[in-house]
Amino acid sequence: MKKLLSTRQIQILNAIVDNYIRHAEPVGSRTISKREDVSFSSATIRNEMADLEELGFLEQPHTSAGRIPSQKGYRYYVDHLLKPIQLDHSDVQSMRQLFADKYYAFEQITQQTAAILSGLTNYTSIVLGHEVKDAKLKHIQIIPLNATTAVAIIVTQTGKVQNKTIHVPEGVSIHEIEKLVNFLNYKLAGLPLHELRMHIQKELMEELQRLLENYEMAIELLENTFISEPEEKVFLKGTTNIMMQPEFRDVEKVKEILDFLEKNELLTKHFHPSNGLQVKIGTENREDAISHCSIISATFHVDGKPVGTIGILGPTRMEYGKVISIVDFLSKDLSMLLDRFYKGEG
Amino acid sequence: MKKLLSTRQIQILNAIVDNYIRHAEPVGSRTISKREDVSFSSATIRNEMADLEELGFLEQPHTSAGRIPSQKGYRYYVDHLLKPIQLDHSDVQSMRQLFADKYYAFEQITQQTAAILSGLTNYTSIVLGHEVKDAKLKHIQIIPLNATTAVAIIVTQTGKVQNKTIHVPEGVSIHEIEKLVNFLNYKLAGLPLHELRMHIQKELMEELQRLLENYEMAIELLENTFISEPEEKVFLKGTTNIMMQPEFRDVEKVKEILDFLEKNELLTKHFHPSNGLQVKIGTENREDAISHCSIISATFHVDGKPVGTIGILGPTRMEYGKVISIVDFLSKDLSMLLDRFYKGEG
DNA sequence: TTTTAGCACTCGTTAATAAGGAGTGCTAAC
DNA sequence: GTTAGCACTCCTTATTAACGAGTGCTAAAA
Repeated sequence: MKKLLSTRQIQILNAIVDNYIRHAEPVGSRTISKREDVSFSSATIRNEMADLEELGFLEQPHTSAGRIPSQKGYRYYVDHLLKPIQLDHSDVQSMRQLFADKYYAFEQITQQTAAILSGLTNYTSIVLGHEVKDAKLKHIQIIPLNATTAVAIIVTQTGKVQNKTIHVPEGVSIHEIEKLVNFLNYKLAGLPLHELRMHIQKELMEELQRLLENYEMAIELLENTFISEPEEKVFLKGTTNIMMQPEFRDVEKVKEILDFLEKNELLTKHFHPSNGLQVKIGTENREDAISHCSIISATFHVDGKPVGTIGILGPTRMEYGKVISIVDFLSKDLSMLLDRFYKGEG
Repeated sequence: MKKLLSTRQIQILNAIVDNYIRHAEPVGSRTISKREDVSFSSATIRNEMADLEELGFLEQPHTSAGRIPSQKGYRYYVDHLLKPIQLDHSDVQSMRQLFADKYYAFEQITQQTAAILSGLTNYTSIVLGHEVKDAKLKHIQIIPLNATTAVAIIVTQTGKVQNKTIHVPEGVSIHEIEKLVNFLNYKLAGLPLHELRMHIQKELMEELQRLLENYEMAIELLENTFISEPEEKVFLKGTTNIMMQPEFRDVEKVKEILDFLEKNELLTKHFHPSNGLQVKIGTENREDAISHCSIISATFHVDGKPVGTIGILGPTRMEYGKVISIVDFLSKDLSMLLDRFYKGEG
């Protein structure tokens, strides 16, 4: 059975987290007793602090130091104590600037978003576009560059473009490629990308054989085209912000974190599409490199489908209130913007 | 009139640079006198060192310390003392791996190159693709997503693909877009990208007017399409390597450098296409943030045209010999690979 | 019973001092 | 011209001491 915290304990825990977030230094009993919202003596507070430490909400760097919040303490703070923060007017304005500018590509929007995010928070911002599993094909185009090389372009219904250079087997004529592409567009439009290969193999083989003179060659070409590793694009901004945090003035620690950020695969692993806003504190991230960091993230949508996730990486001693508000606000704004960007059916 | 350095001075300068590059610590006279290739006493060396310092090739951190090379010293070392280094067999093999893998896009190749570069050198690698000024149009495609949005795709003769989402003015039909695209491809193929707008405005207006019903709208659409800021793509790898250098164990210094690296505009400014291999030492880079770093770079080509530059950023105390060999080798290899990739006419 | 004042104690931080040593510049001898 | 020898500089490291923030406990006050 979990014992509930007393009102006073909650008040003190809140004061400690609040103070530590602001000043990055262990909080002593006297400091708290001087706060306006606290009316007990420092001795009382010391007793409560000892209890809170025993319950696992606080830690003590060493005997004669004040207390700092433990991971559990932060968790409690985020879950129960945080009151929604009214965003600054100027912050809202910065975010609304996203709407003011004119964009020409999904990438531009995400980049700008990353810039705004890290600008407002002074933490590292992460924006990644999900290669949606069920993204549907809008159009295929194969453009021959020369006798043996061509560019294959795949456009999804949400306007994302993938392109790759493919090698055209000898003996396939431009004319045939054209026929092939027309046929494919006719047959495959609207199907999810990850089903395309299967469709070709299971259903279209016969028709293709009839349609094309150089059947085997064309198949090889198609294989080239659809061996795709849909990579998720990652945009980072403000990666060096972590260095301004007093607890990360150590090159070793910083290196670990930046190395983590440089590994896109790792990042994508931690940024799955999710509903609502996520707050992962310290080791909840299940990644040694960022065990002293927190990640706040939210997924944005086009037409109800998740297309990307924005997030903030900062120290566990993070301004949760502010960052949560900003990430929440911006992710919703972004969904709106993109819905407008791909007006109507996406 | 420049006084030439005596053989002995050269020998000593070489020894000092060599030693300092290896051990990152000021080099004393005794250390040098113990080298096999040196046969004078430490006293003699001290005298010569004093002279070399006066001439500006060496510096002394403080009175009772050994000497370190000045920027001028490094420059002399690179220009006159460096002997071409025979690359390790294993290094060559790593680089040749570029050829072994199968690639599907220019981006993949450049990314892989960056990875190999930083892997071999343990410095930060920078690879950027130049948006070649005179890249020639291969194909334009406009793919409507819905009533008001379309994706415009521009393919160059070297297989690079640009895409942007554009807003289709109301009243332009799909049929008209098709006509327009066909017409443009017919008229514009082979022209340099940066001339496209001009061509449309100066020469094609009349014909377009005849061809299209909804002339003004179509023009607006075209404007949207060709307002392009051809961004140069930058790939970095091993950005944190600089932190392993003993002279960069300071968060402040590291932050400056990483901030510099995060600004793509700045980077591109420093990586113009160039002939042959470039070595920029310290302040030669004209950038405060990296005034204690050196950049070694070389441009690679397709069909004789510069398409990108690879480079290494490291401390001024860099293993010039090794890095120069690697960058030189790899840039040439890369040109070969790309020539093969875009076989024949690019 | 709860709260608080008081005080001894802990322990990290900072400053001051000393010892050690790497390396120099100069002088005088080779 | 070269080199051995030596006094001198000054950075680095270790040691010690003073300081002070903060605690935990005890005993008195509420």
